[in-house]
Amino acid sequence: MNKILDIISDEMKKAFLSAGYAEELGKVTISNRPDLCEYQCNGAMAGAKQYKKAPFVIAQEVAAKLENSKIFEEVSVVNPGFLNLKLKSEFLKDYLNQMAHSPKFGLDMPKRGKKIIIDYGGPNIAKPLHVGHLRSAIIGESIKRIARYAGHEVIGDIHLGDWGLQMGLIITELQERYPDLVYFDDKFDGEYPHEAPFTISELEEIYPMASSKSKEDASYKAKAMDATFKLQSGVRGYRALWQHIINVSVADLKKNYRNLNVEFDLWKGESDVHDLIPHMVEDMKEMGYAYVSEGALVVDVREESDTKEIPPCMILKSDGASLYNTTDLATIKERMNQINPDEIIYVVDKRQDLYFEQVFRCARKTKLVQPETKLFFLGFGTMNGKDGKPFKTREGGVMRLESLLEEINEEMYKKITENRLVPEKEARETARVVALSAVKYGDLSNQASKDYIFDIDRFTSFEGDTGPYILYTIVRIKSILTKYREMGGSLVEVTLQEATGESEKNLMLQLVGFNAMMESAYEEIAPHKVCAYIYDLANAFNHFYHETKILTEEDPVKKEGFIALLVLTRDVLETCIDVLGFQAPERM
RNA sequence: GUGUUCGUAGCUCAGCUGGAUAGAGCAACGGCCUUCUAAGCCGUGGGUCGGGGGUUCGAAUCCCUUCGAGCACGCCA
Repeated sequence: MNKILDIISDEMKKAFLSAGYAEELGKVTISNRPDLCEYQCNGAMAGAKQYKKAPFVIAQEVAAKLENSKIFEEVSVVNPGFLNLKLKSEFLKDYLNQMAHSPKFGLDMPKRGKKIIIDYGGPNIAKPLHVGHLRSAIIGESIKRIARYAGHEVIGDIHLGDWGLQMGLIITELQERYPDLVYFDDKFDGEYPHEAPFTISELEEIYPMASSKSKEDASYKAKAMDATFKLQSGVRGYRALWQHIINVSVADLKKNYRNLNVEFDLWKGESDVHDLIPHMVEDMKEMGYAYVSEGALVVDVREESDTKEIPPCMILKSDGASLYNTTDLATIKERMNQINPDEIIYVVDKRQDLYFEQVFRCARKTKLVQPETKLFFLGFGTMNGKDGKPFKTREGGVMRLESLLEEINEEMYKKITENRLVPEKEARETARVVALSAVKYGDLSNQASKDYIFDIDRFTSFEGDTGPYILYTIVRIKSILTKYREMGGSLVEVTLQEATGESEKNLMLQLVGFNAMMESAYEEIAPHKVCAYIYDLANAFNHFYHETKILTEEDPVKKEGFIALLVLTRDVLETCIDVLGFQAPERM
């Protein structure tokens, strides 16, 4: 279904054409002066020079062609040559009814959906999630959902850090503590136990300890490197132990991501591509791309158009070991082989921008990807504390994600139970749902690429432009609809009526902009546009709500029209928050 | 040093593919609950869009320059 702006623009273009002007001039945009008009066209001013005519005159000629328009109720010409437009209520109503009965509110689907991999999350095995993982999860999940809604096949891959020295460190520490475990017995050839010999809390405690030990104690570090080597070369017991670490850790990660309403389609990790590396490196050497520089194996990725020096992409360290680049390149290779996506989007801290530029160029140059495969780096900014510096706990440490969420849940619970009686279980559940909206909306309403200030006090105050405000609006609508049903009304066979009041028409005008918003949120990979849209929509609704008595409306047709408008508003809002990755409760 | 991102109200942010009087929220002040959830609604005050130059009929938006801040710049991830 055509977007409203396209329909209006077409009408305007026809008018420009029949008045003797270029049709491109007829582009219509949403008014930036809502007090004067609903939509506007600035084409007369743009064309003034070309036609050597006063813009006001051009606008008048165009306006004359629109006198009998079925779309415009009013076309006025204002100095120096603005064409100010108001829609006929009937046209608006018809468009909305069509929207309400079309799949996805009439959003146009692509002829052929793209296959897109989104690489986000990026947690490390055996290390708890901390606030640094929050943005990747929230943003990645949202763009995954937006792209899916826009009609594309999207695969979310968590890309676990499950392979390097960190694994050797953990294994070494386990050996220190439990030297008698069968995994360390070279002669053991039976079946290893199914139960892991440790818990997630023990794992989380082991890693930092092992890490600091290795920094102080060279022999400990040597052991860890040896353990890493044994693991990577496939020593049975080490592999079995490693698998336990993975299992325990992944189970915990899944629980944590579920709490965030984040879901991955693939749980691939660095280990999955380990075996591809030697061959990939050989190919790069054979094809003459990779060469030794300062002891390390590198691929040049400079380009003519560079305005700065781009260092080569490193493939192997001078000790012959692989590194982050190597696994990332191998991962690209594997993804191309197994999935062959049109596009891979990386949702990663923006500080890795240059690094990914190197990797992408290297992947292109060494032909790991097709020339038409799009590799996109979506860098997000740092989550700062109130002081504008990277977010820390009060003690200055890294804050665990769980603690952060608990803190916010608790604040929310207090708020909910403050002045009313709510059953404990419902209060806890509502607190969780609303808290998640606060965190996610707080993050997503900022442009992803910018740093933003994570202010717990602000996010838990729930006033103004926040997730809870959006939820509150939805809950209000649901509440009315529930009562309407209880009064015997049906929500299915309702039809929108022409707007009679200003706030009602404004709400309709907001709704009608859904398709264009969603399209640009997808194209620009910009969840914050969805946030901005639903904030405006919620405002428009609350304004309408305030001046309209819905359930007590006496005219049944009018009342049904209101209900239809509410249903559509609710559906659009819920679709939008779903795409942002949170939900609304029934009551709050 | 090079590159890059950014600088908009006291604070947090929109707006940036050029348009009319630069918008929200918070904070401040003042109204609105016997009526569908006041986590709401309405109103008041608050700005030389870092500075300077340029392009244009028209610039927060595009270009140049300057000041200030963040970040990145070969063996970490």
